[in-house]
Amino acid sequence: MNDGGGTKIRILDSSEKLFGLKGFDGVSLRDITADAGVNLASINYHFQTKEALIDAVIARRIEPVNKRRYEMLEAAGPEPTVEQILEAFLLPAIELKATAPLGPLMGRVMTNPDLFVDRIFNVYLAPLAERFRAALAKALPHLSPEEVVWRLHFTIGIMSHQLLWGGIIERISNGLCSTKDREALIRRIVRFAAAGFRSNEN
Amino acid sequence: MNDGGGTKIRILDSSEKLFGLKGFDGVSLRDITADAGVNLASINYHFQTKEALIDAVIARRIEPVNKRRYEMLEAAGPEPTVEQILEAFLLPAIELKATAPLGPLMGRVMTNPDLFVDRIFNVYLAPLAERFRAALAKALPHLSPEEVVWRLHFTIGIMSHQLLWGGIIERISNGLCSTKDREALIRRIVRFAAAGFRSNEN
DNA sequence: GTCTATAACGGGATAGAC
DNA sequence: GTCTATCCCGTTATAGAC
Repeated sequence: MNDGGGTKIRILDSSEKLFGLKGFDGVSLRDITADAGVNLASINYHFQTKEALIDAVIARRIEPVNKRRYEMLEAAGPEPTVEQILEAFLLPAIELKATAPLGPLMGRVMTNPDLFVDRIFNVYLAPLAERFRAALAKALPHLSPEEVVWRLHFTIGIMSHQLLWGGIIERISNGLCSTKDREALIRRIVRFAAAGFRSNEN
Repeated sequence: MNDGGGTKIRILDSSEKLFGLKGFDGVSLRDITADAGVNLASINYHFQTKEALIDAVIARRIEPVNKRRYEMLEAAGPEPTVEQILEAFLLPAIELKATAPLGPLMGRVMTNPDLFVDRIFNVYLAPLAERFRAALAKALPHLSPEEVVWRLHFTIGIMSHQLLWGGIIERISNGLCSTKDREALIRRIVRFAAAGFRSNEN
């Protein structure tokens, strides 16, 4: 069944694809081994449990994405604009979705019942959100601290929805809108969110 | 076990609560009957299958919400402002979450793998989105048709995220932000999204 | 490291008495 | 309409040969 090369990687790749398409509860280990062309027991050998497999699948992608977010924010200098901050936050995630074989995995992570709150939120999202919140607060000194958090929360919502249902806009719009042009997509989101952040009242 | 009153309603109420908390795949029929204090077989008697139960749970809430959305849009007259349109779209859903015992059920619906695409999207969301898209296009004549759809898509993302993870902002902000004041919440979202919609470039 | 076989369990659904 | 008891299936996980 197995050609001998990279069983562990193949399990991760298939898991990523299927979890993205069907959700974590919606994919059995048998679905994964069938897609990957490996044996059922090999998952237990390499990852012990399904839960640990899920964590490994997520960590493999989210860590480089967050690293790139911090790098882009640093690269924008000590006084980044709202647009630069938002792009640093959004671009790495949107690009990943387009290039890796993950389907809407990241969106799935953001919208999964227990997983998100208990394991992802504290480890990956809370420190990230705090860093970007601070940058946005500095770039928007007239905005109340409370309102900065709210607007970041709204922006995260836009991102999650795009990661999860990016393709659906082609159906909503009867083909008028396309997600092919990633640069244009990111520009659109940044423009929309930046205008929201700059809105006057508190 | 059962006191004789309203078994069907109690099943719907418990299902709504638990599905909201744990997702559709994460809740078994046994979980529901335990919470509702009814017999396992009564679910099959009243709803035949789990899938039909899920549909019934959703329909019970989404239909009045959409009805109210259309009514609020009508009530705003023939030339509603962007803010009026957005409020008509957002308020009924946000209010429902706060008043019904459903937890984040509607958010769950919006982010569930198959359910959304195959059953909810065509029946409930597509006609609604088309009606509000047309209203927004009329209120924003300088915006390209394509951009209107994109920005509505972003707004739906904000709403879904709020419906699903509304409470998390209190943790992100260490208690600074609160979702208690629903009117203020709706105003915040409307203001943010309206500014995004009014952003100049196409 | 990889496989077969199977254990142990929980799931949805149903039969049939009351 | 409501209950008990049960069927049958798919699930995760593991034991043990190779």
